[in-house]
Amino acid sequence: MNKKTMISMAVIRRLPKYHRYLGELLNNDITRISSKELSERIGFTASQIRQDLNCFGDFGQQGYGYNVRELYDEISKILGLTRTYTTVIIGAGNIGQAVANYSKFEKLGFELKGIFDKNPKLIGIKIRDIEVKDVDDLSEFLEKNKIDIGIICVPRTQAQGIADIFVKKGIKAIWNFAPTDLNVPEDVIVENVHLSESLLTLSYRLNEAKLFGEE
Amino acid sequence: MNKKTMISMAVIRRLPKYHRYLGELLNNDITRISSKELSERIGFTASQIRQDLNCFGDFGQQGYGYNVRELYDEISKILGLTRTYTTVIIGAGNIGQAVANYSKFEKLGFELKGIFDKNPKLIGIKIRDIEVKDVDDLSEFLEKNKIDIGIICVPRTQAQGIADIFVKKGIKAIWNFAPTDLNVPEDVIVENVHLSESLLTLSYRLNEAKLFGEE
DNA sequence: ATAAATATGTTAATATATAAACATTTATGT
DNA sequence: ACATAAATGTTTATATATTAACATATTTAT
Repeated sequence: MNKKTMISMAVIRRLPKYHRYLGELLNNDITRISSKELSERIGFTASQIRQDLNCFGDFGQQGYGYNVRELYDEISKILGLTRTYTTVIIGAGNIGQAVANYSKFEKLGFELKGIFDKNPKLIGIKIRDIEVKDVDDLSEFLEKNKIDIGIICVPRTQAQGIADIFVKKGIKAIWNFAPTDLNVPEDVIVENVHLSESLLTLSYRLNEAKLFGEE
Repeated sequence: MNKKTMISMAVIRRLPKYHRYLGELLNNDITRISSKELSERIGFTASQIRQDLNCFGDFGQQGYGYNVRELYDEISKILGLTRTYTTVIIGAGNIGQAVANYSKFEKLGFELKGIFDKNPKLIGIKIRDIEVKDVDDLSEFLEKNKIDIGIICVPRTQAQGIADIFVKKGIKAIWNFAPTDLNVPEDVIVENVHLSESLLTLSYRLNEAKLFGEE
């Protein structure tokens, strides 16, 4: 039974993992799977899997389990992967180029429409057949091209300025790789990738034993 | 009062953010801060901030608040930033190079000791004065050099193989950029950076309204 | 010097997330 | 065809995380 209530972030963040594991099952020609089997592979409890999926519909069948293809398609739909998205990357440095070259995103339906930078040395070079443009031309570009997702790969100090341009030009989703928190209106979605935070979490855990043990 | 109990991941993942915000306060020559003020900047509740910090010690003073410098140093210590870490990157492609060139990590004490790849076109090139070595020489390198953190930037299919080498050679912390879950013993820490999952979360949220609204 | 304001660490209450239990349905095997 | 096993969706219980409340201590202002 569908629930119209808000889905929690905890559930949302598990969805891509379901999508990935189901894709692998498909590749291995496995046609059906139970929550118990999936549980053993993916590492969530079977109960959690059933509850998560039930937020969106009754995809399984008692006594049988889930049809892999069907469930994969449903989750693709839930994740919004049945359409394409246009994107721009601001910042053609290391991370910007890495993201631009990540071919997987294209396969998932994310089309890179433009790359911008302010460094004259980078403006004009080509990344995947896309010429890096001057960031001064970003506003005009966004007026002429409907862009769904803005990707910020500039240094911390310039990130908010880019975000402001995005917001002004009506972009509703920002993927932010700059190590800062962006200030945007409520209706704009920001997804952060904070590499330093990830690394510091790792170093914390590497030291945790010492932290409490040696006193 | 110190609590010897396990710190939850929810708390751990907030620590780097405290570190970042306190660093900014220091840069702005702010010497003291209350949980209330910090709350307004960082976006957590004041209550949560006090509880989080109290997992590790009594760093504040009633009526005064927290000394910024002192608290920053304490959190640095908690995060394990008072020592340096040696690292290797496996995979000199886009992401590997991006991580290698991220100068911030060096400032935080993460020293890149080696970069490895299996692509003959990449072996021999220099990234930040470090010559990319053949991944076949990785095991030997790890025997001769004490490495704290192994960074995996290879394609999905090769990631587990690299992780196995890491484990075999005694590495206890893995930073994994490959879009797969690694199988490692309990005493080895894995921190994942799954860019696709982050992007799919964004696309989900961008579509959430439509998902429930149009039926 | 005293009163009011500030702000902590800690305890209690609430909210959220996860796991277990269960009634019901379907599939499977004899 | 029938009994047993499998596995769902859902409800209930437990655990975890967050927020609010409060007693106590320090600072600041008069």
